[in-house]
Amino acid sequence: MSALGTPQAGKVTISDLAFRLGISKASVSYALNGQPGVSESTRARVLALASELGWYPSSSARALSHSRTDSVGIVLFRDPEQIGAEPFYMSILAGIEGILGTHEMNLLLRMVDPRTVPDERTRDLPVYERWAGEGRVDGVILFDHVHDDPRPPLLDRFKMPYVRLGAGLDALPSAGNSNVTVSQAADAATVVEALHRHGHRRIAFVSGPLDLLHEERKSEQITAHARRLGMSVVLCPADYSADDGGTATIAVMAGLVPGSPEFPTAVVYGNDLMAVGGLQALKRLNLCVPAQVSVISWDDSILCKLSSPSLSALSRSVSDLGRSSAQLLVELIGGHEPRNIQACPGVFQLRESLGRNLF
Amino acid sequence: MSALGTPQAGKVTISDLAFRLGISKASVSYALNGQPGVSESTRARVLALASELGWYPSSSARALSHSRTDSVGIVLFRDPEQIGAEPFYMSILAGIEGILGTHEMNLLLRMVDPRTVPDERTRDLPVYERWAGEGRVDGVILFDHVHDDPRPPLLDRFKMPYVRLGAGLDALPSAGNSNVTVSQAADAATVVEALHRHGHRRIAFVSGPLDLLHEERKSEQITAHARRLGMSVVLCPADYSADDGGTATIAVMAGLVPGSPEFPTAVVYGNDLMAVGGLQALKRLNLCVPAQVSVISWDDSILCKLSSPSLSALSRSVSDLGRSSAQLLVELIGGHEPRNIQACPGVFQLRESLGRNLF
DNA sequence: CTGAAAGCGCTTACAG
DNA sequence: CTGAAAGCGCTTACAG
Repeated sequence: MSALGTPQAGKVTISDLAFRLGISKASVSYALNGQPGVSESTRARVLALASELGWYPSSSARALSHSRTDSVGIVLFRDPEQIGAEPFYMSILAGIEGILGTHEMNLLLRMVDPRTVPDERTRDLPVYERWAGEGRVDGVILFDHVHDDPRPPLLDRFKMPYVRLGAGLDALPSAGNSNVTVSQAADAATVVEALHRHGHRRIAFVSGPLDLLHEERKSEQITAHARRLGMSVVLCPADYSADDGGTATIAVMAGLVPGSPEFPTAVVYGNDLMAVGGLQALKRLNLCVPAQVSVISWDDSILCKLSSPSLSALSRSVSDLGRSSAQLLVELIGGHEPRNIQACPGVFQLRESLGRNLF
Repeated sequence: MSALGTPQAGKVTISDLAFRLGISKASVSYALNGQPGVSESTRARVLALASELGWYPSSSARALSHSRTDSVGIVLFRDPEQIGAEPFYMSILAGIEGILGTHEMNLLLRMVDPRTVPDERTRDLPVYERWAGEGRVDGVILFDHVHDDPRPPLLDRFKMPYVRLGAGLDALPSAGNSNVTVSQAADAATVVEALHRHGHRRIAFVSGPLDLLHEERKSEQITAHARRLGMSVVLCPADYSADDGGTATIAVMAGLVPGSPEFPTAVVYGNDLMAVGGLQALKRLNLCVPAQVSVISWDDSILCKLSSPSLSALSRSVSDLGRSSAQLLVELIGGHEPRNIQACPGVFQLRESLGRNLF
């Protein structure tokens, strides 16, 4: 019906522009895309008309011919309630979004609740497979790495570029992927040394789930650094929730008498939610923070600031992590070489919950 | 190069399937889409081969011919830091995502920081315009309605379906839009009556920004209900942040002596962040919660539970709001009639911060 | 510098 | 029930 090239009421197409200007679609396309092959005067006329008629490229047509969707995907594989409670994810997303926005790229967001997946080993893989198969995204950013992570091989198979956010320093950039690495060793040193400076010699670490590589690494590094400084560590994994942070705290502290050698005078928590939950549990145990027990959160967030006593924490710009990963992904998609960015180490934020060990 | 229909290494297409099976692309398409026009045996063979070869429809090809992108867009027009700190948004997104997922639809997420937009009146409009022009989403969900909201007219002009989440009861479904309505009157009644039952007769309400319709309505309804019960109200708008919640609290309480008639014995906050910030400010003013002042948050979240004293709040299933809005949008996109869903009223959650007025 | 043409991978009337 | 063909709106060699 658009045989005559009459501009349609709804969508303005390059055919409309070409017809109106009496030139070919190709010239219009070249002009619009800043490609050589049109005179400057023609280009100007095309651009003027395009903006006058409110022309926008059809994303699907462009994607189909150009094989680029201009969007990247992120799957959050965690209990949505937890995701909501932790500012962490939103900050990362905000950072990612900031970079994508400047590149006129879009963010496709998916949340998969681990409790609802049919098979635990399948995880969120179907989402990636679908995205790859449908050609819906140009690349993805991965969080929360695990042992024998099944995602990279799947993405490699589909030649889908990806960036790992929060990979260890040993992660190597390869064919289709870059990494934003975080030094758990440096961060563990920062935390442990702060505790040591405050006279603590026996500490507990309530980590997140140990199937997560970074939690495993945190535990190892805390232990290693503590040993180096002549300190001892009790480890107790939990599930990142405030409730479980409390439960783990009680498990660690159960029956121990302040002042006794087994009593940990400080507890480090793998994230802010657990730290707040732990703080409440300590109160219930009638333990005074920080007089009897100090508390440190590995992640900083508004929760730590608003809590009372306020929580000492390892602070970092989470949105910077997001920005770096998005930057790397944009580069990969653009055909640049894979590379790694090492994230800035966390900075220790001293607040009320950390005190001098008085025992 | 695929002239011979040889299955490609990378992408499997319906041409590949058709060639392999010796039938036409049309038949393959009909079979794959559950359309009539193919025998059951043919359909079965197509389906079997498709799954064997791991065929997925190209999203862009399908979008181009079918004019459906199977994705919906959401723009968060707020300071990203605040977005991160409030579980509210993530819960809504999680609810939306849950519904979209079951319909095999995708969520496109955009965050626009109000502080970085060139022109205040332009807001996030360029994003919607772009999405509409590019045909990138099938519909959008709108939050945070304002007076003379410029988004609906723009979306109407582009014939882009939308759902308003959190519209007033008076919002009417029309051509391209449905609404999830929230009764601010019912919620205000719940909050005010709880305060009245506890003996409070003079209260303060620290609202969010008053250009937001729902904040304006909350203020009106709280005032109206309070008057009906013979109570008086002090209003003070703030910007939803914890800091500003504290500042507003100090502004409201400044110089007032507990026990004097002007002293508000309870403060209601428009969201949880401001409530927590207010709580801290009250402490700094040496006012005891709840002995001297009671505190109530309009939104419930983990912050309220973890705070100490824990905060009484108006509780509701935020993810249900998200689910409802996604449901309505999916219906609209599917060509169903616009309709409204009225959200369940909030339920008052009594916690430590609300006490009996002792003055 | 410009135009005619093929192609991206689907869907959908339209004939048989 | 099945196939040949046009079309969705772009991009991109390929000739002029």
